Amino acid sequence: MGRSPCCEKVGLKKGPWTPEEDQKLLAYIEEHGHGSWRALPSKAGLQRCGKSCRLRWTNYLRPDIKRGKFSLQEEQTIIQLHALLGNRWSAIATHLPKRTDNEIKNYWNTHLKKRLTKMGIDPVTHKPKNDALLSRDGQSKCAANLSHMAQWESARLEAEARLVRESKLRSHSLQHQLGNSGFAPSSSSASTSPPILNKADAPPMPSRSLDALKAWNNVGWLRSNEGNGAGIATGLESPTSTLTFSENAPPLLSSGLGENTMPMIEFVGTSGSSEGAVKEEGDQQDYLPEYKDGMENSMSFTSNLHDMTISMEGTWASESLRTSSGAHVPVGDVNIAEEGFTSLLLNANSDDRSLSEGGGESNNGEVASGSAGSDFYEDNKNYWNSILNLVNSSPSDSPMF
DNA sequence: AATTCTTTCAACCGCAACAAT
DNA sequence: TATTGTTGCGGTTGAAAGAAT
Repeated sequence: MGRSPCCEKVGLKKGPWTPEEDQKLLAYIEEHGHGSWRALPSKAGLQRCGKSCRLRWTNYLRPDIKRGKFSLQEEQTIIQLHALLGNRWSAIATHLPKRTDNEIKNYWNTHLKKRLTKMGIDPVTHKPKNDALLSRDGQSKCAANLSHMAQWESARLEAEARLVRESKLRSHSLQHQLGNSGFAPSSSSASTSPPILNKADAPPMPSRSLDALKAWNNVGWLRSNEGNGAGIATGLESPTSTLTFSENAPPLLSSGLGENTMPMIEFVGTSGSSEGAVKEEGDQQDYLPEYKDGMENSMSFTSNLHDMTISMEGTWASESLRTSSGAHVPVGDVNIAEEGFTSLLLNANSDDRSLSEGGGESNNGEVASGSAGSDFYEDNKNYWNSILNLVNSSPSDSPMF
């Protein structure tokens, strides 16, 4: 079944590369370029398969590779992008100049993942494993609520990423259909990646992705503060939560969305069952299956929803996110947990100490932290701002979206 | 010093997407 | 349209290095 591995040919070497082999490969590529990887080994006098040569070049020999320890900034970028993109290492790598996807993947698996786990954060969902950390009633209740919202947020981010990626591709192809000769397709050599809109080529139009993310921030906490019936906050009170991004967005969204159309997404979750579904209305039904798959992956959290029902007796918006001082934590900013833990992770050299201070019982049992309402809000704003900045500064050829 | 255990990371494998025919 | 070839990606493996006993 399938094709046989490329290295099964007799006489082809496998395993670690010798300095001599490196030298041959390097010399050949410097002189001729790699051309067809399949043909390269024989031309370069290497007893390797083309795939092995390509890997050696892209992960090790390429001159624009930085090796060595990851900086704090790089770690932060990886964690944030992983929260946003999941295991899409190549996409993450485009935001870390001179780092390869393989290196990032290894670093994640050997360092960051372990550190997150050690700190009680699920490295897959980037949410705290709350009940293991927090025991007191108030704490576990708040943590459970935050966790639930973080899960919704995680699912939303997945959807958002897909939506925006599709939108970009769509707008790109639309430009070609319109016959606008001013926009040439990015001719990125032999890449088989889908055409990516080049910043240089693109008209100066606002990015939908940013709008969407910004809109979420706006909508989320504005609505929760309003306490009206349509928003996320109240939606979560019911067994079925609905988040709608509509082209008929209300005026309050005008800062982010006023002039731009937003495809309508209806995110219908059923907190009492293990099923979730995403509906989208408008012009983008065609990617729904994939989109839905992603959502379902992201919604794997439903398995532990029963943990939360214990603490979900009150109303979600009005009770669960109220701090001890009575201030409301914006519901749209539920990733305060993530930011808190991310900061903790990055700032802490001693994991144990961080654990006890960050998630422990040193704050007299207060829910979240006593005066943390505004701090959490600010921190979380910073968290999303930093992600937005990352997105904003995406390389033009980034496959991120 | 010898042995065992753990960690790291380069390299491999299989699959999917895309291009060429 | 079907088939074949090429490339890129993400998951996994295993040898080497380092730490612990």
